Amino acid sequence: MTTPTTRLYNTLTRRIEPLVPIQPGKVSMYVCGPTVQDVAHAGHGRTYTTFDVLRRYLTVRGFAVTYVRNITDVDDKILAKSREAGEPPLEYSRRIAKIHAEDYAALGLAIPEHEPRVSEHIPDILEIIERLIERGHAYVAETPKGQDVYFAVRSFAPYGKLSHREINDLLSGARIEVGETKRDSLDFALWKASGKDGWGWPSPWGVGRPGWHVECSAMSMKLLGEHFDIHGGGMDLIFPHHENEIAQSEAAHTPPLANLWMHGGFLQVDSEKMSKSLGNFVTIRDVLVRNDRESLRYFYLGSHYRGPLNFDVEKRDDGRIVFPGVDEAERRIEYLYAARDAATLAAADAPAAIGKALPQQAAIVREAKTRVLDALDQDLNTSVALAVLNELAKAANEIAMAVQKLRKDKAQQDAARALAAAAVHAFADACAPLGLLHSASEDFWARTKAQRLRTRNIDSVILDQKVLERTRARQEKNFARADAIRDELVALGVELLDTPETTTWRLNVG
RNA sequence: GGUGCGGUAGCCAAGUGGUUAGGCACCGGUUUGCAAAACCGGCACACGUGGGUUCAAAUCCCAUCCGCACCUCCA
Repeated sequence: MTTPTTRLYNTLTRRIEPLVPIQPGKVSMYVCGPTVQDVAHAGHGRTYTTFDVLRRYLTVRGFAVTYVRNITDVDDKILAKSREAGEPPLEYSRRIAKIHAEDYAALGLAIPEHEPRVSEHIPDILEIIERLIERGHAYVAETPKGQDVYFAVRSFAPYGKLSHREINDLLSGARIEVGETKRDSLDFALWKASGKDGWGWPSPWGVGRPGWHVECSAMSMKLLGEHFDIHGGGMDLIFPHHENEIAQSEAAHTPPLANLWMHGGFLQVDSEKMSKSLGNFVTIRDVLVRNDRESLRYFYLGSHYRGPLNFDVEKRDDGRIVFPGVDEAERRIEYLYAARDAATLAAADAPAAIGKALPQQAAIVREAKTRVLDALDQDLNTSVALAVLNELAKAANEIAMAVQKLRKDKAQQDAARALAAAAVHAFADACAPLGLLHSASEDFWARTKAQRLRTRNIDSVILDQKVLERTRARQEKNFARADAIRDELVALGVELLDTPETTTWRLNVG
């Protein structure tokens, strides 16, 4: 019997290593959240879904997880945007943060234990800056706008240890903005005077705002202490953001800041990073208008979190914009829900004992949860976890089919029914760490139906009439007429599911 | 230039020394009035390229090519 071990890739050491919590049984994690300057795009969704899965998985593994994901609500871009919108900056950022929260909820992201905002932690930020000055790691500089405070990068010897950069290699890339009076081009701002824009908080150096990096040092220390287990974010944060966080935090108190640094790969469009500046971004809302919330989550989980993931955007002949990858994921989600439904139906009146029916399917049902967790143990191998779900779904369908076929053999049928019941539980257990199949089935079918009717501008009443007309034709054995109606409906993307008595329909994805 | 991530069958995507995850597409079958869905079976001499190590490499070593990203705000 081996102890299950969580293994995760650590950017700091560049290898996959076991998670050894600072306090046994507890995991503290801090993830850099969004700067709420604009609506969240699908790339944000990917990163936060990764950490949501990490949190769920660790919880299922028995850890008491404290998850902190901050909200950056103080930032130059927010100021600029809020002015365009004619709103006070904090009102603007509060409004945008609310939209982020709604989108994340739609993606099924569990709310972190703490969602600190920069604007609510100014005193903590000031404290850490003062401490850095005392220790000789930061200095005050006079600027035309007032007094700035900078972190003296060369005063922190290990600088570069996360991004694995040589401090001297950085010189060529560093730039000095107009009006800055840094002693060294590598130094970065801890505090900047507000100047004429006037937005800021009083400090020993006059009215100003915190630099971007120091907020995370202050908030993580406040909520998780000087030393915590996991620090995460998107890959673009490795340098300079996380490098600077390490410098500030470890210069201000005893190192290390975090044991394990995790970074998610980019979502790409045509092999290029999805980003605001390239203008190739798709917002989470854009996707959720067309696709079900769970399909986007499944799409993210289909590939490993550290690798790139391409997000296809396709324009159809009729002018509709579709996301083929997410559509594909949605079909998979449908398959999973349908399989769970089949198992649920087959499990009706099931006896308690499982018996010896269907040994192959029984093994898949029995092992599903373990196999999902084993996969996630290996640096969150979500695609293997999804493969397990697909095998489970297939087994569930087989079991349901067996229940149908075993009508004449009551004992065997009961055994199959019991197995179906076990399969339903297996779905719940196997999906828990992934955060999938969250909804009641009827909700899932109702909402996808409504969404597809809406996006295609089709009235379900008309479809019902057509289907009824076809049912009559079938009853009259007028198959030519029935098939003609079916062709008509298929052209609209309607899939017909005939039984001897009736017909149900559903709209296809895409 | 420095530092990373990636290059796996028609496509998406795991695997990281030796019984080839999973999915899509495709082909045959069960089922069906015919279909769809579901299920069964098939499916591919795959591992960027060139060397090397090994009884054995997609997997280790060396070299090299291509894509992307970071080095400046960015999940």
